[in-house]
Amino acid sequence: MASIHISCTCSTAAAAAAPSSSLLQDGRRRAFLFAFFPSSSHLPTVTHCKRPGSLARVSLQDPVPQTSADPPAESQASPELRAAPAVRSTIWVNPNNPRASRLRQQSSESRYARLAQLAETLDSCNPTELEVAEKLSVLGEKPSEQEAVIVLNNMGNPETALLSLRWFQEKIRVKKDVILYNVTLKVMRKCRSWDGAESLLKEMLEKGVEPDNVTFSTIISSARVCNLPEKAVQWFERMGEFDCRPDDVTYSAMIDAYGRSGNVDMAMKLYDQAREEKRRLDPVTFSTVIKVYSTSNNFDGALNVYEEMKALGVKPNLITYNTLLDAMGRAGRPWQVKTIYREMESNGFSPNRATYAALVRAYSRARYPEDALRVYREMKGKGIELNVVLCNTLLAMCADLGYVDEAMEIFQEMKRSPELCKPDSWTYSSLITIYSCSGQVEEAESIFTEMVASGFEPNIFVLTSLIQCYGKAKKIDNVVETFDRMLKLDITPDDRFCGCLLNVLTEAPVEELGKVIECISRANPALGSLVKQLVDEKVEDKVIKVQAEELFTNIGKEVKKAYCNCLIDLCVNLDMLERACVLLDMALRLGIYSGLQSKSTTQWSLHVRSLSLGAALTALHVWMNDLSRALENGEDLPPLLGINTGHGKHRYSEKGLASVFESQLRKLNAPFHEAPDKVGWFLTTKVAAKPWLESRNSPTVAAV
DNA sequence: ATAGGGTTAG
Repeated sequence: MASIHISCTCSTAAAAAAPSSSLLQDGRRRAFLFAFFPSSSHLPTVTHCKRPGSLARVSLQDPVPQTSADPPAESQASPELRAAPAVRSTIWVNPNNPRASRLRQQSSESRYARLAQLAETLDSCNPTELEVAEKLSVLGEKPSEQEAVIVLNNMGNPETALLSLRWFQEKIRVKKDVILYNVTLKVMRKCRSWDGAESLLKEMLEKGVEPDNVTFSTIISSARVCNLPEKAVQWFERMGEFDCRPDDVTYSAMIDAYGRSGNVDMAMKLYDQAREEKRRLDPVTFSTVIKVYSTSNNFDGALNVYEEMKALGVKPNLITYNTLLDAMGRAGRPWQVKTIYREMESNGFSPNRATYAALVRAYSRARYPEDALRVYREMKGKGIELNVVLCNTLLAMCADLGYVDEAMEIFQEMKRSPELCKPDSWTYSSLITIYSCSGQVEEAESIFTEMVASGFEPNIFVLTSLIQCYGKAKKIDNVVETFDRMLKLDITPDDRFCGCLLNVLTEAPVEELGKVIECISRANPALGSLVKQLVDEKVEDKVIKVQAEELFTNIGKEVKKAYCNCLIDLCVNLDMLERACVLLDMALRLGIYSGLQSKSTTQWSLHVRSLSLGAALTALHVWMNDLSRALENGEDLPPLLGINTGHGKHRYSEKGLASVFESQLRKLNAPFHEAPDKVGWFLTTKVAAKPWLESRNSPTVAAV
């Protein structure tokens, strides 16, 4: 049996970077806009004069004309709320004159500002009837309903809002009491007071105030922000009792509520219902549905909605695009992100912060470093600040791909804008991983020191990274020391951390395996005992088989493959290939690995892309045995045989998997050759493979 | 901004 020694080195895999996309240049966007608005600078800036040609009396002391049909109440408010300051005279202005609308706008703005100011005052005053009434008295005895709406809408204190509502109800005898209730419901939602919202709604019903669609959409979205989806459903289902038929806004709110509560089927049912009832849905509803599909990982569904929306002639807006870009990013489909982004730009939209955030996330997650870093630099260039999550996302990508310099550039930038992007323990963890991958132990240690000096307690992530680093550098004593430190900090090792120890095990010199195994035993006794048996030649393979199967059915799904990779690597390192095969077989039976072999009429293939080096070589060994057996059984081979090692973007293989395979295939005298036109493939023909497999079958030639 | 729904993540 030939020995295969595995050394997991983390190299820079920058060469594997995807080609950068071509963002549309600004010029093209401008050209597009120009085609639609060739003389946009000549567009009139004043458009809201309703009666052109007529002379209207515009007095700055008059209340702003109300939009409702109600006759304006005689103003009795105190002058400082009614009038703009320092302008006392009544003037006559032609409404066609831009000055008129400007003055009117100014007056409306300052009036709004005063009412918003009043809301702020009410927010911070004592929640007593007396004090609230005192603050509100500046509105006079007969405030308008509009004033009430503006004040309440700007409030954020549920107690004083309720008292203000009472005051307004006292002063204003309006038929449409529902509006004041609705706007107060919004305050309850703003401060996430479900009880406040629901009791207000119940009060409405008791007093016989008819709720409307606005009431229901507000209560539904309140339930949503309060994480009470069942309440949203409950009220939604009661709409019929009040002769309310949900309109598009209510549907949209409810689709969102169902989506967030994980009831995708109901969300989609409502969407279909809304589509049947409504001739036209607006982009918000579509964005909501795209989001629902996206969060339930139905990414094709999300794309379909987008296509449907376009087919129905509804123009996507920026939020639609942002939602969709984010969905495709979550789906891990950076190519679709590019297509959609191009489409977005060609439709005249410029990216905003959320767009950029979606792009950074998408490209970072997909490990498209050129694109991710280009977007990052574009944001920096435009002065759009990133936040710590986005920066950390970029750093995690850099850590995976070994982009040391770029990571340092981002880290320095983060330190320069601490108010937005203050490095956190996540940041430090990525940096330690980066240095650990490039084998820079001292740099990793100094980052660790800097982190502690910045006031962060070492957490499990950071310590995992640090142990990884020491493992790569074969500093096993430091691994043990760090492990002890972790236990002293009362941190309980998790599955991932044990995976890290297993990884160290595959890198440690044989004479130091015992030290690492000791740590593993303390972190996870079951795993420790399996490893102890695994490295013991005296233990029989069938015992290993039983023990391993028991362990693997009981550990977390997300670490199964990683554990398997490590254990198989360990066996291969110790020249126990049969034992590695036992583990591989178990992994296939438990579905931990799948699709390793495939057969079509023209080609049989071996796929080792998600395997570690040892596991991949073990799979190769098994495949070749299978091929030999097929020949022995008189089966005919297809014209082509292929091995797919992948293009080396993932953590384990990098460029390593392909190059190890190349030398291993040479060692075996196997006639496979790297395909010049298919990256990551080794190919051979039936004609070349047959004699080789036959010679391999002769008993004098050892197995792999 | 003037009663209701939608882009926040590792």
